Amino acid sequence: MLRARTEDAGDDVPRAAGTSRSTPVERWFAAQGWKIFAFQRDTWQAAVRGESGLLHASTGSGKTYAVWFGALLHAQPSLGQPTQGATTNGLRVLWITPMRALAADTARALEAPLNALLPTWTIGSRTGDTSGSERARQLRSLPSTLITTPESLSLLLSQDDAAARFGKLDAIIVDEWHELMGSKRGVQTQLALARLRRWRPELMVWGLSATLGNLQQSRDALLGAGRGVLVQSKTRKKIVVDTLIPAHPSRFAWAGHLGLQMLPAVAAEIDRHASTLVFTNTRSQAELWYQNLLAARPDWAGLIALHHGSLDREVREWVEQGLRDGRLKAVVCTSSLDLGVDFTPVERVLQIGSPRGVARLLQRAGRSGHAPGRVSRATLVPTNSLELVEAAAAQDAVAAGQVEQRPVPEAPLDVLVQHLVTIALGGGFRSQELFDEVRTAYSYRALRPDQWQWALDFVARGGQSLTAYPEYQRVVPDADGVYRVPDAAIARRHRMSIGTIVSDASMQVQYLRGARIGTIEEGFIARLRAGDRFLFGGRMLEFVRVHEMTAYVRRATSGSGAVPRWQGGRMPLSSTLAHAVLDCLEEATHDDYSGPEMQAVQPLLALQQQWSALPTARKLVVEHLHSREGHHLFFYPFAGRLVHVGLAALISYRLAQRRPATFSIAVNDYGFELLGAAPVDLAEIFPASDMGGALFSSAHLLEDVIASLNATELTQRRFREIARISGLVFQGFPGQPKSTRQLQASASLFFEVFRKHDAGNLLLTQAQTEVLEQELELQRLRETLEELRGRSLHVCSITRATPFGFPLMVERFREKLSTEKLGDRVARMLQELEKAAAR
DNA sequence: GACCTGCTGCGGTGTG
Repeated sequence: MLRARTEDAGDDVPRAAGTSRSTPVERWFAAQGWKIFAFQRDTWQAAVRGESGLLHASTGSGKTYAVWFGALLHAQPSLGQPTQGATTNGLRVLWITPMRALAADTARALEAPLNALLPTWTIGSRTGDTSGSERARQLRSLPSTLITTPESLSLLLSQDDAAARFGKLDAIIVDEWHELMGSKRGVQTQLALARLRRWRPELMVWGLSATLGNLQQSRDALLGAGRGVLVQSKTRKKIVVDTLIPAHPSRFAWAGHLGLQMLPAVAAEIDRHASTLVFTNTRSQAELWYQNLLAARPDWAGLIALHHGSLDREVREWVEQGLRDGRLKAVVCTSSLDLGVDFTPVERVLQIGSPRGVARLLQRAGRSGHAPGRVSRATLVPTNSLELVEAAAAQDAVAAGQVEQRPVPEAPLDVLVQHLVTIALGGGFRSQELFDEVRTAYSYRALRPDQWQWALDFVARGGQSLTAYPEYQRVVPDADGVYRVPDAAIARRHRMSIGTIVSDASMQVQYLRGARIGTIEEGFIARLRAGDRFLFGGRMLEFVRVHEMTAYVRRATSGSGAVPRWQGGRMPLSSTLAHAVLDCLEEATHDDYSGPEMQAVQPLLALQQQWSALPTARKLVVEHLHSREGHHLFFYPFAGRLVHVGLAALISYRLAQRRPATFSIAVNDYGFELLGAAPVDLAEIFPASDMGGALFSSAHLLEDVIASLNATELTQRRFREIARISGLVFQGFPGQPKSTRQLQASASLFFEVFRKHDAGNLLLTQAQTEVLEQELELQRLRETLEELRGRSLHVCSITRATPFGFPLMVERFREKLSTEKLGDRVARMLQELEKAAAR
């Protein structure tokens, strides 16, 4: 197959503006020297008709103005007429953004047309950054357009005169909806919209999205099932994706993810362009790359910078401003710059290591050429040989327009519980009315009355087990059956806990002199002793002491040190990208190596084929190796590391049931390894009559998965988040945060109490469901098993680790699974499962 | 032949 390198340019013809019959909006575009695209016109015309919708177009294609004019025309159809536009009283348009940092930028963008066409309107923003005096002023009178976050919107809804405040609202625009829709923040937004729609049934709602596979569902989640129009730009933004090929592919690393071998090539690439973003997958990787780039090019001091989520706000803002001004030649960053601020000067995007998913690659590519008509360019920098295949696959997927779906959370009760208290504060509610309203939110469309009753009971009485504690009787009905919050302390505590983002406690890191550098997790700091060195914020630091939740450091004079390891997410290779990889491998089995990436990796794949076989979408490869360590079994299902964790545990559990055994497990995104001491009988494991069918059976999947992993521990960890969101655990006052240990202790206390005395607690059930769905990707595991049963099986014995097996052997993660303990676990977990099933 | 994996996002009080 010939590898196409760019997305097709479509036929979304821009139309000339400025003709005699043109409208004020068209004249405004013409005055800027901008063309109008059909999707923009479609959008505002739909808005003029009062229709809600979702506008889907690439990053940097000009969506903002399309919906903004739509909202303005909807509110003031005679826009730009001198006779119109008397001062508005109160809020007309609400603009929701997922990031504070976007608020100011957005306000600037929206202001320009307003000054020309509707000068009587005002714009303001309200986020956590908004000053106290500005907040107070806004509460006296809101601007006609308010830019805010989902959290700040909920806070507004928690005020007792909220209904009056939103009484004139005409339109809501939710920016970057694709970022919100898959998370609990999106659900929180859905609930807020349900509330506002009830006050203003004619309310127009528009979402803006990019890089997303499930458009219909995205629209449904925002507007309600089957409602609203879907406007898609026919022009796909031109995106060029290519790869930096290692100079000596034959000597390129088989394993590893840091990729510093590619440093000279990356430096040369940075050199050739005015401004480059270097994306990495982890914060520690960003630190190391920054440090090494600087060591290689000392003349770049002050011209290159570092940006990730643990660095201090001020540092990050300085870097962002530098990008905007075009002052910085390169910034090494993590997902912290995925979204957000429009850095028009950025010419090039480099992605070190696997992009993990097509959507993420597109999102990052879109940071360059960020203006209508300009080309976005991303260059993949592989960190090991097999990532060359991934690079080829990513290009294929981009060219084919395959983008991942984002699943919408299904009825999370912790978010609902929080919402109930918010609404009880925001004027109060009657049970039946609010139930009906909540069910108009997509995620709760199937909420059952008994679940509703449980949630209501939980906030009214603390559920079954907390009735004795007044602080958990958070809402109380008055004589008319209106539920309100009875106590100012509860109200305060609730407002301070609004939101669904739960992060681990971390410590401030600052110089003895006082300048703040950023935050690092307690766990890392706890292991340091005075004098230890570590790399952070692009500098080698020496740890001095901890005082009041702050770690004090000084610049280290020389030497090397540890790099902090933050406990981050473990984003697996997406299904879309994994399948594209299997397709590339399929081509390779037919000696079809097109494109520089596949050519570079060809010797390695040939070796894999010679020693074993290439796994493809039609062939599952299993290798057996006898080494000094013991007996290894390598499987290559290509289902992403989370699924492989579950799958490896499941297979070893099923093998151990046939014949007692203990296995060590290693996983990566491509496959997994089981290592045992006892000899392996391949004929017994894969009998000719069955070829693995029983091993990959989906029967008793749930039971086997729960039995094979320590699900209780996973569930308990998950419950911490739920306890915070549902308001069980208070995070503490700002500036005096509780340590992780305190929070953990109280969350696990609730977990134990509920398990013993309130087994029907639906938050426990939710924790278990979230573990299965999100941490083990049970659905994908199920699909994988089905796929595996459909693949032909290639089992072979090898004498040394193959190119695919080698990275698994060096994978440091080892999970011991002993048959002895397994018996106890099985009994315990099955008991719990039966209890759960009986409910 | 040899590896330095683990992201992001927001919000908030009271007292002097």
